This record gives sequence, C-alpha cells and structure tokens, in this order.
Amino acid sequence: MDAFAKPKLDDVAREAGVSTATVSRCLNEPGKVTAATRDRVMRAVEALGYTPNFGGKALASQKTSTVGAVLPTLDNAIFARGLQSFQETLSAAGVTLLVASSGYDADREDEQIRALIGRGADGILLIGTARRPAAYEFLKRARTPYVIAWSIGEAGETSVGFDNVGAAREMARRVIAEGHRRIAMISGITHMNDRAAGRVEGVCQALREAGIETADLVVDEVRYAFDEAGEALERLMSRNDPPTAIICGNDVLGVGAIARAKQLGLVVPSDLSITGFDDIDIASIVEPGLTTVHVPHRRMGTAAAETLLALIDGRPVSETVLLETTICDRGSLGPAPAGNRPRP
Amino acid sequence: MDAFAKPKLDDVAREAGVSTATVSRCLNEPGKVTAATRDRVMRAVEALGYTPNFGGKALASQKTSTVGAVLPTLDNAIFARGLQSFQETLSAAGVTLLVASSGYDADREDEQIRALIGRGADGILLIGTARRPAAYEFLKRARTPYVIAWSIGEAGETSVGFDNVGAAREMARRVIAEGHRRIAMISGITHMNDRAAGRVEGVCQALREAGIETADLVVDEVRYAFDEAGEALERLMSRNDPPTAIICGNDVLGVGAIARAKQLGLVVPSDLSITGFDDIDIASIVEPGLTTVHVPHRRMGTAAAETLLALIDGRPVSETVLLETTICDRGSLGPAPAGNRPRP
DNA sequence: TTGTATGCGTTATCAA
DNA sequence: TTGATAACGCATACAA
Repeated sequence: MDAFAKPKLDDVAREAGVSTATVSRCLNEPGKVTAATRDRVMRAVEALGYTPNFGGKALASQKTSTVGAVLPTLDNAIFARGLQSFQETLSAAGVTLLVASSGYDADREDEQIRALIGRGADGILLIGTARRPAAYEFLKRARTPYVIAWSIGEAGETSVGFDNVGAAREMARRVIAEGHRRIAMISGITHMNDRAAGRVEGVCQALREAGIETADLVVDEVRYAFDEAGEALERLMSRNDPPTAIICGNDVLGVGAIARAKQLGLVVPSDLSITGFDDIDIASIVEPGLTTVHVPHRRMGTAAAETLLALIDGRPVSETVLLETTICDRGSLGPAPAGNRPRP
Repeated sequence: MDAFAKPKLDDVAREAGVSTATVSRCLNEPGKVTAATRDRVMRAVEALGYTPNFGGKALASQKTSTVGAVLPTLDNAIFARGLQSFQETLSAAGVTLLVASSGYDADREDEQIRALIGRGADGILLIGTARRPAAYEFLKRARTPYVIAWSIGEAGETSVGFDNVGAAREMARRVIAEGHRRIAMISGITHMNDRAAGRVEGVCQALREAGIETADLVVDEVRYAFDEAGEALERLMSRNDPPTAIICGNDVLGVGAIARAKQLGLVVPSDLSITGFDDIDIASIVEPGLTTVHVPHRRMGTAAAETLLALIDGRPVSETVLLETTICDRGSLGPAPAGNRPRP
C-alpha cells in the first residue's frame, strides 16, 4: 500500500488478514464478529488511521446519517440557540448536521435544499412556511422528510413551532391595555417570511379588536440589524403623529430601537414604549430590559430534532408540536404618556 | 422508470435519448457538448427534477467541493460575522460549507474534524491553534489542507488572523495610561484556547512594562455568557481591593459586565472602566458603548476562504495573513477615579 | 463466523 | 461530439 494514500477498507482488511466484508461488519455491526478478529481489525484500523470514505458509504448503504438545516441567517442570535439544541439532539443520535443559510432569499433557499438533498440528507429542517412550491416539489420527489420550525405549517406538514400571530396579538393587546393608541411597528421584511408577516397580522388583529383603525398602523420593514431598526425608529418618530409605542418584530429590532431612542433623548418607556419578540440574551442586557415574547428556543430545537429523527425512521409523529409562548416583562413597555406627544 | 424513485443520471439519459456520459458532461463541462443536445438534456433534467447524487459524484471524482469549519460555538455572535463572509466566498466558488461546533471541547473537536475528513471535506477551517496533536495527525494523514483563523499559527501552518497578545497588550496600555493600577480581567476559559490565553498574556505584558506586579492581576475565567460575566464582575467588585478597571476577554463578557455593573449602581466609566475585545454589534448597543478591540471579522472570513480554496487547488498561498486590529473608543474606558475606591 | 461477489450513481478514459 | 465501460470505496446477499 502506498504509504501516502488514504487507507481504504481494503488496506485495513489486508493489514488485519481478513476480508473487506469482515472489516465492514466490525465497524457497523460489531456484534456479528468474534472478539478476537474484532480486536485484530480494530488494531489495524487504529494503526492505519482509517476513516471510512463517506461517498462510498453513502453510495452503498443509500443513507447518510446526515440531516440538513436551512436557516435564513447565522448572522444574529435569533436561530443560534434553537440550532444548538437541534444539533445536540442529533449528535446524541449519531447524526451529523449540515447547516446552510439562505440569507432570507428564496432562490438561495431552493438551491440549498437541492444541495442538501443531493448530498443525501436523510431529512431537512426548514424555518417557517413561506417558500415557493418548487422547494416542496424537490422534497416530495426526493422523498426527503422535513420538519418546519418556528411556525406551524399547513395540514399534512410536520411542524414544531409556535403561534406567531397569536403571540403578537397578545403583545399588542398588552400595549393597547397600557393606553397606547398611536402604535407603530418595526418589522422584519415580510415578503416570503411568514413569521414576520404573522407578527404584523397579529398586531393588526389586536388593533381591530380594540376598534383602532388598522390603516393607521405604520409598519416600517427593515432587515434584521440594530442599525436598521435605529433608522426605522428615527423615521417613525419624525412623523407628524409619532407613535407612543413601537412593537418590534424581533429582539434585534427591539434592542436596536431602544438604543436609538435613548440616543435621541427619549426615555423608554415613559416617552416611548418598545417591545420585542424572541427573548434572546440581549433582551435582558439593554436598559430598560426589553419586554418581549419568550420563545422556548431550546425546547423547539430539541423537539424538531426528535420529530425529524422519528420521521426518518418511519416512526409515527404528531403532525404539529405547538409550543407555548409567554410574555416576558422587562420594563420597556409602560403606560401611554398622558396627553402630550413625545417628540425627539 | 419508477415515478416514485429519485431520478438518476441514467433516467435523464434515457429521457433525453443520449448516454449517461453526455448528461454528465452537460452538467459539468457544458462547453464540450453541442447546444442542441445540451438543450435536450437540460429539459430532461428539469422535467425529472434531477439532482446529482453526492455520494456517487464524490466517489467518482474524488472530490467533494465541500469544506468544513469547526467552530467553538454558534451560540454567540463572536464567530457569526466571520463565518458568514467565509461562507459567502466559498459559495461564490461553488463550494459548500459544512459547519460543526465543538462547544470549546477538545474531544469533540477531534471528533468533528474526523467526521469532516470522513465526509471528504476538501479543506477545513479551524479556530485558533490550541488543540491536541492527534487532530493535526488526522489532518496530515488525510492530506486535508486546513487554515487556522482568529490566531496566527506556528511556522508551517497556514493561518489568517491577528495578534491576540499584541492587541490585548495595547488595550491594557491604554487602560494603564488612564491611570488605572488596580486592574482585573474577566477572561474566557484559557485552557485549550490560545485566543483567550493570548489576551491574558498581552495584559500581563503591559502590566510588567508599567512596573505593575502581575501577581496582583486577578483573572476570573468564565464561559462566554452575559450572566457568567456578570457574576465574575460581582466577585471582583466584592474583593477587598476592587479593581478600577476590568479588561474583558471578549465583547460578550464586556457587555455582560457593563450590564451587571449598572445593576449594582456603579457608573461606567467614572466608577469603573470596562473594556472588551472583538467589536461585535452589541458593543455599540450598551450604554456606555463598549471600548473594545476591533477585529476585521469580514475580511478575516473572506481571506480565510480564499486561502483555503487556494490551498485546495494547490495554488501558492502566503503562510500567514496578519490582519490589523484597532482600538475602538466608545466610552466605557475612562480615567481612574482619583483616590477613593468604587464600592458597590 | 467469515469470505466472495455484486451493485450503488457518477466521472473519466478510450473508441467510435 | 458522443457512447461504452471501467473505476471509485463500501455494504450486503449469498455461499462456504
């Protein structure tokens, strides 16, 4: 054997004086081999530093022990915690996670899904429901099971998530209950993003319930970044009728909004109330703490992994796992200022 | 063809009335095929929703167009931005990124490296230099090129990073120049983490330069989390001789420390100065802004990707790409309080 | 319990 | 320009 080539099953077999089949069995079904030969084989594996070739293995066994996840972004903490527990659960089951990010772009998501299928991912984790039909066709065609997280999917789809609309509605009710009437939103881009869109919808529902004209609700859509939220806040506050409360589509936006509000000399919440959504770490770091919707990220990640693994093994799963969200009060939401409007 | 099976090259070939070789060429070297047949083949590909099988492809071509990255964590933003640009650069080159996280655990990192090699990663990105020899042996044995980022590696290793020691030293000099003498550190765990260790070392160097007894430097090592930093801060401030300045090993710790200091009623920086390292987004969100070491994350990610791609293609690379860091003044570092010690 | 032989889906070599 | 066919490394049905 060429000392400079990557060792193959064949090399191990020769070194141990057995057949390739035996080596393969040692590695995959150790029980079907006597302790003596297993010892010899393992020693050879060790000596040669053998690592199975993934391509060969995948080709022969028609499975990869791999699942993929396509996330909108890795750039902020929104998906980090959930992904971490997702991966921990998979890892415990001996399954490797492939992570891809789409940059909130439907085309790129299609590509990534195809790539993962091509790589033989046994299953795929997707975030939210909004994507083009083609993506679902690939999945169906390839018979690749998938789980939708962060949202509840339609009938026939397996999902592990929470009620984005309902949670946002509940938050908006709280805001209204504090006496706010001029309410604005800083939202993530809602196009092809059902979570962002659902949160806007939830707020609208609460406004209607309260008899507030939803046509008056100003929604400023921005990308998920502190600065973007800050600029949205400036735009909102420089209007003729600035809001007394701003409901943000997630915590990154909420924190960015609080920071900018303070820079503008506004006191949160006495001049202006601000709320978030997600409950990521920074929500409790800013001052005042961000009142936000707590999402059980870790439980969601774990449940998503368990569901996907079950789906892959053909075990029965409940179609939807609906997780509870709660509102976490930290101080950035307060009563509407009496009478006079806050001005920057 | 079974309408319910994943289409293979063979199915496409039949559909288009050509050989599998032609289909393969169409997909990989379109120039070597006439426009007419290419059209026919592409139509068939589209109609069948064909996706190449990764295993087969990897096996036959002996390459995967895949690189792996083993990060210490995905749970905070420290590596997010660098990883994002790393992946963008790869993606532009048609290379897929596999992300694995080790949880700052050397054993797990070994595992992950093996797994990536086994999956045929053409190259691997590693963070920092501290790991056990076995990891390097796997890499050598498998002839898998790798690039070290976030640090500068030893001679013979390719790395794209910055001078952790020098940058921390410079920051400590600034702190000393502000008149601080009782200085403490909140550091990440330094065991098997050369970045964290280097930053402590840099601070020690600056103290020695200034004739300050380094034995007096209290270093509180904690995991990378806001809360952990907060508790470390409490421990430090409840000592008999509380520091007037705390140098934090990274921004997560710095921000956590600022938040807790404020909760304790300390005014930053007049009672207590706090500095960070990394310059991630939240550094400019807290109040006061965190004075920190700016690390060019995006450039580092891009350069790491370019270097790794070059290595994979056998193109020449410069062994080390040393990026400049700068100190970013945001207000959390101020002059040492005159005389009286800050007390919580 | 172990070995032999075949096939997995693709690329690449060589002829046509 | 295209087609036939032999690898590629491994798992597995079947034989011993």
